[in-house]
Amino acid sequence: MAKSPRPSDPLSSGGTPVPVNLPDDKSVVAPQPIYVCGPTASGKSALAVEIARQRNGEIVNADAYQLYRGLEIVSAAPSKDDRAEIPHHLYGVLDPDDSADAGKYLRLAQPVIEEIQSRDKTPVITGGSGLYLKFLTHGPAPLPQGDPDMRAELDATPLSELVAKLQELDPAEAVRTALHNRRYVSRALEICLLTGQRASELRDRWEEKTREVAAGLHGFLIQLPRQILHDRIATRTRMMLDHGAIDEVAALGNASTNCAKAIGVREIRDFLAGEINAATCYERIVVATRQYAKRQETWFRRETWLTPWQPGI
RNA sequence: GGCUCGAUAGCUCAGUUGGUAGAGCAGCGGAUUGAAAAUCCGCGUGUCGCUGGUUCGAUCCCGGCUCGAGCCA
Repeated sequence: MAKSPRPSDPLSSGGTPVPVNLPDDKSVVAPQPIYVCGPTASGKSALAVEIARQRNGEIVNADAYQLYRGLEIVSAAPSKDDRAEIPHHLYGVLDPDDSADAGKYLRLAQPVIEEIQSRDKTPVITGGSGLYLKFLTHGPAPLPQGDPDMRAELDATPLSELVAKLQELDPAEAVRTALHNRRYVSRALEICLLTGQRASELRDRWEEKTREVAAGLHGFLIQLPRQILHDRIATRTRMMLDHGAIDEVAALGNASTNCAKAIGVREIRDFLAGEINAATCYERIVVATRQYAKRQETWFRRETWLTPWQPGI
């Protein structure tokens, strides 16, 4: 068997083994999406391309930051070479100044996925943003979109006041909310204030509906030993910094939009401002990326419908 | 060569007026339905550099040694 030539990506483990247990449901009319999940730097893109090759697929991004234009290097978006062979969707479709959230992502992705299916191709949905993926797989709860003005107001209010207000408006939600987590308290309160209804009731309705959704889903969860993942993160960070990440962030300017929160952007901005040296910048990106990868693993562990997949190392 | 200071968790350090020790960071675990690469929560046994001595008891006091930093030659 001839090995197909592969782009020389030092991060790919060379000749990615072919998944053996792809779901085989030829009875289904529209090709069902295949999800490729896993922590950052685990090789999702390479596996997705491999699956797309075999299944007549097209790749759909499910990564919150690869959505943005001008963030390709820092967000480790698939390269031009990768994208040449297989059609890739939803990469670099947002302007750096655009805001994004899981609902917006869902509205973006759903039509793209349906369009791919209408051409009898398999959507291969690839990305590491757990919440965005969850919207795709389980649908949105009937909750209002975030409101920037209200958030600005809530952000300016002491947490203790937010908690007291939530306990007053929706005691049931207050019990379920991590009250030391300002983000979650704000969001719960925002829902109540925006809708005039109880967040707890709206959420209950959704949870009942989604209970059995996972049955029809299939996808893969890439699992790598922690040490190997850490090595890959270090290597990738080095490559990013040596191949344009700094120029990319400089070109973003100082806009404090969504993508200012991306790992790499924060650290490189500090470096460009002269606050930290190059070694510290590198080290901070590596550490932040490792921590992110760990959070992703925690998230995906709960998605038990995913089939674990260990690449041959 | 002499003197001074330091040596405690993976790292940076605190501390014990002698009763075997604790912070930050890292790491590990967890939560997470419209900011998610975000946000938040939980987890601290380590020959207290080595070696003698004093003591009921030494990481702490005393001697020697090793290593590091600084000063004087």
